[in-house]
Amino acid sequence: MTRLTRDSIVTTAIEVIGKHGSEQLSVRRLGEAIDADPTAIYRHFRSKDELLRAIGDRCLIGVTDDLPTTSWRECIRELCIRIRAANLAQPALATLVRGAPPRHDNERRITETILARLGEAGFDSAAAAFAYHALIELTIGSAAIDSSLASEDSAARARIYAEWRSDYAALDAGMFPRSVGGAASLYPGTADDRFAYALDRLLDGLAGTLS
Amino acid sequence: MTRLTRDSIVTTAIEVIGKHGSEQLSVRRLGEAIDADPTAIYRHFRSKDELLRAIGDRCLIGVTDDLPTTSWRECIRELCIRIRAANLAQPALATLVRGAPPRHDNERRITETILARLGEAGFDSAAAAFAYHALIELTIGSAAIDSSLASEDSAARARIYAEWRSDYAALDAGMFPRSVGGAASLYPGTADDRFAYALDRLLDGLAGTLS
DNA sequence: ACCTGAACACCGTTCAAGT
DNA sequence: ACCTGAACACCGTTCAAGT
Repeated sequence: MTRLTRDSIVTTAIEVIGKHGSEQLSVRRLGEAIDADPTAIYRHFRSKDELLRAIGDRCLIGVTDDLPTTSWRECIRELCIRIRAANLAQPALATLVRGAPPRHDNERRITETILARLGEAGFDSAAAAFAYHALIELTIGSAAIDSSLASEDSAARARIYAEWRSDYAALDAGMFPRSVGGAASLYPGTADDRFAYALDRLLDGLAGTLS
Repeated sequence: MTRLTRDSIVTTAIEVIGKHGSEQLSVRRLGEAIDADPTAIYRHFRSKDELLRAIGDRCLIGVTDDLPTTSWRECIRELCIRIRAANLAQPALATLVRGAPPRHDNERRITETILARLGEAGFDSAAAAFAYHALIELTIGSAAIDSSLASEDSAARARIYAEWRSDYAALDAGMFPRSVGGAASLYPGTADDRFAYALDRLLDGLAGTLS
């Protein structure tokens, strides 16, 4: 590291996360990676939280680029799927879930894109605001929930889901008849599939308010 | 504390959270409250995570009691609103978001209730599973997102939302025209209102798959 | 102007030893 | 059988001092 800047710290932090996993990103470890005293970071970021948010925004680079122009639904659907993917790629970020507004450029472009497509589709600004918040809550919330398993590979995830299905199947059938009966159907597909299903149903519901 | 049990530890932990806030619940602080050595807790819980989950389940007591019988939608809607409220009442729990299956009784009753109402409504087990996961992702995910502000009172929350609207309004109107134009409409109502809207649109979409 | 390093006030968890 | 207490291996953050 020739020079310490916000950008260079973020870059190194992402390398550290890539190598050691996002739970292992501590101020001390990051200090080692940037070859400076850990506390030097506090010269560039007010807190670790602020650093994590900057990392989060870096991960969102390009999510609003080249989105489908076929329809507002397709565009927003693809954007939400990309946001989720970006969040799951850095599981530590998903735990940073928060209702605060975007303070960084990539985040701002997301808001702008969603509001613009909704506006063009015919939502007035009140309806667009409710729809925007609904989409973000589902997308970010779902990523937070799924992030616990995001570090496993797909075979491991499939194995874990199978275990969980067995747990349901082993419940007392008198008290939990539907859980036992439906156990084999729970956790269908991948977490991405389940998110896509939820997103599509939410978009159905939102589209229904237009007519 | 006359005797240390899982239940008595959970009860005391909830008292500590009530007094000091859920971020302040540490093993050491809880040890003080139960008037025992902090590490005695590890005799009853494998980890702090296991303790938090037990606390989480305690907070869900009664959520499946006396639900509306008017329709599957009304029943599930009310249940999701109660689950959200229970999670927001203990903000620490919302950060425990996870995709793992319920391992405690109150959680299990939630799954059973949702699957049962969906089944009665005509969803087959595959469709019911997708619908169940969609509802849970939105409900728990949204609670996680909103938990950061749950400890503030409603006046403080309203003030914070007003600030966030100003942030949007202050953006560059050339780059973010819709965000600036729609700023006054963002964060409409309370977080509960926005969740209810999202939940209703998701239920619209799910109901649409029945016909 | 920028960075260091000691220090503060904490964490969750383990395990040999006590009663 | 149950609990203690020392210890381990860490945290995020502040601030006077250095260069």
